[in-house]
Amino acid sequence: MTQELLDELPKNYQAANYEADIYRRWEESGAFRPETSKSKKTFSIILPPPNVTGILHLGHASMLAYEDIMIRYHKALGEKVLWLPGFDHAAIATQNVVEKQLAKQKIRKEDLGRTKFLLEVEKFVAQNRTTIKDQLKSMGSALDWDRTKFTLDEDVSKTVRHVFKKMFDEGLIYRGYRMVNWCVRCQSTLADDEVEHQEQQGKMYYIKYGPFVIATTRPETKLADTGVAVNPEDERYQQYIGQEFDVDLAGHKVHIKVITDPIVDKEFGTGALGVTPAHSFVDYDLSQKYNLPVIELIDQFGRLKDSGGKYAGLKVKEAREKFVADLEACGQIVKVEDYQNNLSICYRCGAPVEPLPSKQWFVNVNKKTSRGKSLKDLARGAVKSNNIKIIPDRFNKTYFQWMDNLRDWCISRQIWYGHQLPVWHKGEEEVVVSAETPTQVFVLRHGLTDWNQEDGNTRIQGLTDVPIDESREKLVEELAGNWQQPIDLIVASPLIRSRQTAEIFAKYLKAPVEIMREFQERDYGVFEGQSIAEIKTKHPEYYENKLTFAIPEAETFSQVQDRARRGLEQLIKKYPGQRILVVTHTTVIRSLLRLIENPADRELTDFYPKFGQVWHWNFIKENLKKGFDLRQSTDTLDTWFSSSLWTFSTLGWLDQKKDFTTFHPTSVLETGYDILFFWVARMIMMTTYATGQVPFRTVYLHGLIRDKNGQKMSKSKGNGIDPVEMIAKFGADAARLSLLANASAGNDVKLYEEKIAGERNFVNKLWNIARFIYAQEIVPGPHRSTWADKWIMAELNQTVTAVTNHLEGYEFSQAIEALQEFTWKKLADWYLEMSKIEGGKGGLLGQILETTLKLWQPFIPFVTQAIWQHASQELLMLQAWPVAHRTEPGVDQEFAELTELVTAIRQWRAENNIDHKEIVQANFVCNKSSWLVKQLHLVAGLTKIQWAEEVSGEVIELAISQLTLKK
RNA sequence: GGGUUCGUAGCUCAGAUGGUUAGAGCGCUACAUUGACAUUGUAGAGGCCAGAGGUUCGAUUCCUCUCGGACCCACCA
Repeated sequence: MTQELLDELPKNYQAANYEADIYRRWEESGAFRPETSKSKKTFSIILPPPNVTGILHLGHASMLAYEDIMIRYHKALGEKVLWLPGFDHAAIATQNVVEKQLAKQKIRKEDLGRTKFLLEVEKFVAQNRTTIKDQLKSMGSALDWDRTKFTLDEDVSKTVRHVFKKMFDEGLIYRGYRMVNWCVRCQSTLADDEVEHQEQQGKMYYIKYGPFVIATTRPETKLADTGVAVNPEDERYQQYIGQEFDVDLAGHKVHIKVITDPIVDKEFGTGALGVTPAHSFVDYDLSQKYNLPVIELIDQFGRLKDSGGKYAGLKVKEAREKFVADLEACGQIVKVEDYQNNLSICYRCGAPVEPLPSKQWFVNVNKKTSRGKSLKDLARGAVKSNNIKIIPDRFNKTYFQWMDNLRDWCISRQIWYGHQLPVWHKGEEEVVVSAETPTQVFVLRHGLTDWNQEDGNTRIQGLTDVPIDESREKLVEELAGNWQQPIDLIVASPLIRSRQTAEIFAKYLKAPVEIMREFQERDYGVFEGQSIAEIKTKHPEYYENKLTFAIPEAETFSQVQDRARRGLEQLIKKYPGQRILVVTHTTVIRSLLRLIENPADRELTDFYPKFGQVWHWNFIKENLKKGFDLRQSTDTLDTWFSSSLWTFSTLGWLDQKKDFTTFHPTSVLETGYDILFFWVARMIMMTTYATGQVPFRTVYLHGLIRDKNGQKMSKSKGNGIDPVEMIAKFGADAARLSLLANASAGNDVKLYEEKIAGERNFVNKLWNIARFIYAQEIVPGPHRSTWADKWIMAELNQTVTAVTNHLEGYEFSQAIEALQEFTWKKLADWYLEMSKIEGGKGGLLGQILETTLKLWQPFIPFVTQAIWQHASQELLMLQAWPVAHRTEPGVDQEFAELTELVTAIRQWRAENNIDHKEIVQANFVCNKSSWLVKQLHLVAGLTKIQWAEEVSGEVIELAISQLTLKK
């Protein structure tokens, strides 16, 4: 390895030529899997799942960089390391994106209907997942792709339903009529922390209001006032307390009661607060406290209801303008002031959020759970007891403050995409909750003539879900009791859930049960138990996309359909004209529906299995008369509900899978501080409750990436850096370094092109250090260790210690700094130059490079591997982490004095404008004359230093006494 | 209203449980360069560590206040 190799390696490192190949090599080798280690010691991180909405952004990029460093470091330590990737369906966000796309084609989601719309969403998601996955890979992330999870995967969903039911049974989840935040655009509720506040210039209106003047920024809500609140100590209003008034507001009559509450600020406005219980959180609380009626005024579209009198039907803003004009005309506006207040807006779409009362599902955070404490207290305890450590620790305070103020969490959303609530309604009110997916029950009839149309086709006559739990028997009894026509035969799929349901029906219907294999569903859409390798080869497209409705190896839809067709044909042939109750599964029904030619059913044939239950309600209501009114709630769960279970739902907690027992609690949760509340706090709360374990031991919160001026990067401002472009231009390694260098936990990082270029330059420097070292001859045999050798080894060992300590302490930026200092300033600038003079250092340089690469590998995995593979077939990432050796003490100090001398000489040259070809003679004085040559001939720049002899011993004082030009 | 955080070189930021000469990168100036690397090297300029008090032998570091930014939470109608 000498000159030829040098010629072989390009002068500059071109990242793009190496990265894809190297990543493929890693992945194919299985190095990303925990199984490469036999160690008992484990380390695990669950990747905060990126939304399937779009593309990689810088937040993802820095998250990946931090986590990959930890993962690779712990792998190098030999631990059993898991980094589990996943994707979040991000309910509202995803739905919004798809809605916008459709809007471009002038299609509203209501035009499509829920089922077809969800198909569109699923298509969009499948496309995006491949893109995002490739982007995650492009950062070099050592993720175990074989364990990829999606929040809508069946096993994850099952955990979601299970926890929901557990909480429902304990009374921790309840349904109630309460004030909620309503996004008028998304047509859904939002949790308290999903509402953002934006300062806006508004107006404060002072309105004559019976005997009062009240101040308000939202006059239109006064149409639904039922009270006036004053401070109990306010002398001005004492005579009115407890009285009731009819107030005329420009012709609109409201009846109010005067109440007192210390919450009212005497100084604010006029000290009299008009109470609108239905559209303000404070007012609602007051109304509950003092028994004021609640008049709903604003509807879900942001329009006034009939209670708004002549303003009914107007949008809030229009109503306000009109009402104010009317008040003005009646002389009821006392004054109008400019006023700055906060407008509530939706964090996903930016549309205004209206507080309004609604019947929704809530998590009670204050009720005592089966673990003896409330969710709040469990969450507080986990951090207080130090079972979870938050870095930086100042976020402890933020965390506790948020927890202390936490109110019940509204978890039901009125959007279509997501986990449907595992709740069944019977009629209008009754609620059944089941964690299990339901058995589908329907009645099939061939040659039907007595129903709706006079056709002789086979058709489905009724369809419903039967939840699988203790409520099943009761429901079946009721269903069967409601049947007015006899059932001749019950046909069931052989799977146990269906068989059980069929048996219960048989008891009440007195009909025989026949099992039909043709109506079985075989692992359709289930990932469990399949060989990854098989999936990869047989169904690459499924493997890549992992579509939720068709997971590999399990049957494809057409396979199910073929079989179901055979079953249907047999049935029709064997039992013509009979009424048959079929108990089976979603996919089978879906395929049967496609087979049955009937216009009334055709609408159903597009329905989508994952969300199959949703259309039953309309279908049943419109088309079926008897006994089928059991329907699943159409609401979906807050996406953060499923996310809050993520550390354990991904590891197989429900079935106590080995991954769960091995890797949970996970070691570190690494994410941006901006989702401390949304996600981190809720994970702590829910995981501690559900599993009795903390979700993770350490929380590392990184700062947000901003532009050079500290502004948030955004598309509209055009100040964003696209990580994909950044990687293409500078390489993933440089991108990683630029995101981490000069960053500290919890503090924002500014990113700009010069910074990335700087790191690219470093990567190239390392490349050339390697080029130089590889070109050195390796001279066999033992070598004397020179002063320079001892020094560089001491520096290297100090660096090993420093980097290790920094990594243990989550000080990533400082680790990088230490490594760069060593690599560039010590190794390249000094030692390599000295090695040119001393010569014969091929072997030692090789060792130094090896250790250096091992230290750098977690940070810049691509270039280090690219260098490494010129010398070794093995993968660098599987090499053991370096251990610091003992070195001779004091060498570094001595060496520092030498570098000072050299620098002094160079400075003298520079100041005196000495041409580099000139030879400088330097005379030194030294009180330890025994070891240092008195005269050192230094020629030109550093590259030509002459090391007169090996130096040992102790330098106490060393100084240049004279510098002259040597003739 | 409560809370957090920042103010260190022209720019972006480190740092020290209080202790010699306060660091890095970029930028700037001068010089060099056919030998691993111009994605380079060498040398240099540039800081009252926001301001004012206090604690201390000693403060850029700890405390208080002021000024100036950023952020989070909250029921100012």
